[in-house]
Amino acid sequence: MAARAQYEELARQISAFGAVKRGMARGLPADCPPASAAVLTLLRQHGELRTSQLAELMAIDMSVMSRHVAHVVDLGWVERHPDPLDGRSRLLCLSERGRRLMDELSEYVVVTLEEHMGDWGDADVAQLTALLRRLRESFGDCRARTHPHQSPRQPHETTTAPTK
Amino acid sequence: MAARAQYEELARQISAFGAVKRGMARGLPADCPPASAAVLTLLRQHGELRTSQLAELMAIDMSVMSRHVAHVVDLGWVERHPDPLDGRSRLLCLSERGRRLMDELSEYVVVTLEEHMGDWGDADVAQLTALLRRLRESFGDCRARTHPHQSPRQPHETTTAPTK
DNA sequence: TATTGTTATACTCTATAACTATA
DNA sequence: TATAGTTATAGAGTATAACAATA
Repeated sequence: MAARAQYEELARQISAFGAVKRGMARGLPADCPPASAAVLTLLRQHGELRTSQLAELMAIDMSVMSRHVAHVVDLGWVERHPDPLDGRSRLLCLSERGRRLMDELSEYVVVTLEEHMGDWGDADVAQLTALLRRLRESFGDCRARTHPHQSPRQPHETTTAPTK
Repeated sequence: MAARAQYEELARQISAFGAVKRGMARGLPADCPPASAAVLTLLRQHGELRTSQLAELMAIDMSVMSRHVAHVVDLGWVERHPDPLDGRSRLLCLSERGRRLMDELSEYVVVTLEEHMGDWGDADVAQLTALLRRLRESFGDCRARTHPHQSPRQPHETTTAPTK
């Protein structure tokens, strides 16, 4: 267990992290807000996903993800196909235009990070990435219960089995 | 310089960081949004500050900070005193109630982080904190120029002297 | 004329609740 | 009855621009 001062300093860094996110978001295409870029990135990484799975991966409410998805579909970057396993759901995947945009976004990400972190060592970048992932996992899925049926405090059973 | 895949993975972790921030924000007093907590924390740490200095420390526009400050002043956590050096400005500091709230917030932060990161080693917590600070510094002050008069790149004078 | 701060407006992201269509 | 998704509404955070008061 870390010391009190350690935790307080970490909290301070967490609360100031917004500056980094804004630094990454600046320079995205005007019609591609950060949330859209995140959705596209996840779809490139995972292939086909449902809205609920995307919400799970970003740890936000499905209602929020629904709007993000609507935006990228409206702009023609993502296609919705019927889900053969469940008529209520649809499968999302990148369109050809979406793939082209992702090529640009990927380039933007690398250039921007290189610009700001060019003086970092390879090992430091890798370590930061690993610690960020671990931190996110330590916080688990912190959004409020999706449905009021289960009690608010649920130590486990959070990210299991999207049923698929 | 890190590999392309490294940078892309880091970008992914950065974009997913919101879940951690929300995890920390959940459980704050209802009338104390995260931005208010951040302002109070900075004032406890630095003593007296101007609105413009707070904006600098959080790397947000002064107009935004002006509203955050108005909120904590309205709720009686922060007092505004005349700035003897500049009649346009006022010096902000914690009120007695603000100090009491900070005691609670500080406890909340430690308990929450302990809850989520209790299994982390001391060294890992310290390393994460250090890397987050370095990342923030690498991105410098990424908000748009406060005024169109000065050039967008202003490398220093950002996070000096936590004083502690 | 320049700077500190405030206010008005607009946009992004988020959550809750009510709704639909399907299971 | 329960679940996948949508939509309406509200709140928090941010930026830009126009403005006030002081330097």
